[in-house]
Amino acid sequence: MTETETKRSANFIRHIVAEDLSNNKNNGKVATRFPPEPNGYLHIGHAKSICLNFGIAEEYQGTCNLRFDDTNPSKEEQEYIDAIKEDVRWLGFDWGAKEYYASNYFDKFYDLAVALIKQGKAYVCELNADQVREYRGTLTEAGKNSPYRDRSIEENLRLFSTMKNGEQEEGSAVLRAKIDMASPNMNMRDPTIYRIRKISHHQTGDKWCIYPMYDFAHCISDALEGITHSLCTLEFADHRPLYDWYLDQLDVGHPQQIEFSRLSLQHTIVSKRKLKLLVDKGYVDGWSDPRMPTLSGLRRRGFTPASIREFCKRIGVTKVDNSIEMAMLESCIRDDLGDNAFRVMGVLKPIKLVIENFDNDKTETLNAPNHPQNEAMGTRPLPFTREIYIDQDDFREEANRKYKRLVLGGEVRLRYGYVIKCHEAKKDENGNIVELRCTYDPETLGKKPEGRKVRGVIHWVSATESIPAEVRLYGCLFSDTTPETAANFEDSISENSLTILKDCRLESSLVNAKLAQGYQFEREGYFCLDSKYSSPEKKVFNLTVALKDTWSKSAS
RNA sequence: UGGGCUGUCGCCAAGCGGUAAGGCACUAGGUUUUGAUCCUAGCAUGCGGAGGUUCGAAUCCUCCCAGCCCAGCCA
Repeated sequence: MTETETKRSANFIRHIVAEDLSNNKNNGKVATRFPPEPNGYLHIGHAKSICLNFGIAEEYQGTCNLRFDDTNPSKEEQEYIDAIKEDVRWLGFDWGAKEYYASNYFDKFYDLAVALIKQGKAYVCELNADQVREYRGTLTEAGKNSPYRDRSIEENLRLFSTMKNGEQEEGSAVLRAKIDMASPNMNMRDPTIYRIRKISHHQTGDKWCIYPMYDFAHCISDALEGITHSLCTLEFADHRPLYDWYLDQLDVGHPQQIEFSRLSLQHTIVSKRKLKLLVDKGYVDGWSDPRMPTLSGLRRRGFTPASIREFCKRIGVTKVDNSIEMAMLESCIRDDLGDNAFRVMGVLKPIKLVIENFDNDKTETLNAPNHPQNEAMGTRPLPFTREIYIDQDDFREEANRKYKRLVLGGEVRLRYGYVIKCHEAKKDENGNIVELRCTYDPETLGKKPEGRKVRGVIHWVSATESIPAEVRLYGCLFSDTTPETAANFEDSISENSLTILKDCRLESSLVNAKLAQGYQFEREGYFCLDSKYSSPEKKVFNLTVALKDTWSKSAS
């Protein structure tokens, strides 16, 4: 690791960990965990947490547990568990031999709740949900004690076991911690420990009809696993006193909770609830829609694990509210694909071009490098024929000298091929250009023409030796910079975030295109095969990210 | 006159009392058979504001201002 890389990955949490290590706190061990609730797919915000937790474990020879925080079966599904595991693995992290589940500790949680009751620090409250809210008070007014707060330990024990045994109706009672109804911290006003939910759990089946709340389950799970540093997002800072309170009452160990700010990416949302709504309402093609900020969406879009890890490294970890520009993410994937994508040619909006002085039945095989800056990536044959396609945007009947493409009467180079000159633009009855008539200069292959300068270089494919393909172009799902803060984020969903081009032509080498391989369609952008819709019979490519385009930017 | 957290360049982010790193973006040049890449240069007399301490303050103190989070039997 170079000095700059070390510096870049340093952050306040790593400083704390390093400090603890130098003080031999936790016997010199570091243990973190990544604790997703399986109620949706992982997104780019989770990647930040994954890179932080697994990254710290790697850096300090510690461990990082993958733990499913599955204490609310009404929102969770096995499908999400499977998807989460796939995404974490894809991102490049290894959670070792076993995966953890909070639900594995349900017996232990129950015993500890009983222990709390026996200490006189928990009670069964039969106020209904509305009453609990009323009794809680407000941000500026203290709450008042529940009338059930001073039940005897024996009665609490008996009632709690009736809850456990299914003898209580859902909503009729909860177990609460006896802390302080006047605390300025709402989380300390006798928080709920257990609630009744008569539904089966994806891991434990019908064994339980009471389920622990996050605050109770999470700190204990951390403690039982010997977690040293429990990293979570800022909104849990107010929960830390409760995290500490539970662990102070129970002799199970005491990890340190540290909060950092969650990622916010401009023009998108990173809220599982809202992402699920996009899926459920059909705004997108499932969780892996290439426009989604989910890891599966980014994967299908053509992002590499390395590019996302690099992104997480670049954005850093702090406690400051942030709003990352999309340009940051795009820069990361361009850097990766710039090095690793194979260069190919694809014509997205084809217009036929006939080279009149080239034999009709001849195919000349040209040779093109797969990466002009990296010889090791080899070369490929490129068939050149009398009829080719170029992009509609690469021809104008007339243009000023700043236009570096083909114009009527002008010359341009065909990438990796010859210089051609255009003589005529054939039009249909509506005045649309349907065919370009050109001649080529046979002396210009790999050589500059003598005595003149060509305007520029354009990409092309053989009309007869190319393959048809569908290409999908993507824009932001939201036009708003911060759709997350919009009153109704559905209103800011962009109308035209997907453009499907059905009549594209790609160079023939792409018949062997592989999934998960990045391709640069020269002068256009980076593309990848779509894992859902592409087939050997019908290739479908997704735009990962366009090449930087300073020309169209300055023109507009 | 509830509590918690945060304010360093357009967006991120180092900095931890010795005189403002770096990245993204942007601007200007150079190379180029991708208007890409690459290279070179530029980009905060300034660190939310006002006072104070100090030889010296983004760093310490005081007051003020702004933003974010919290009243689920969600996580």
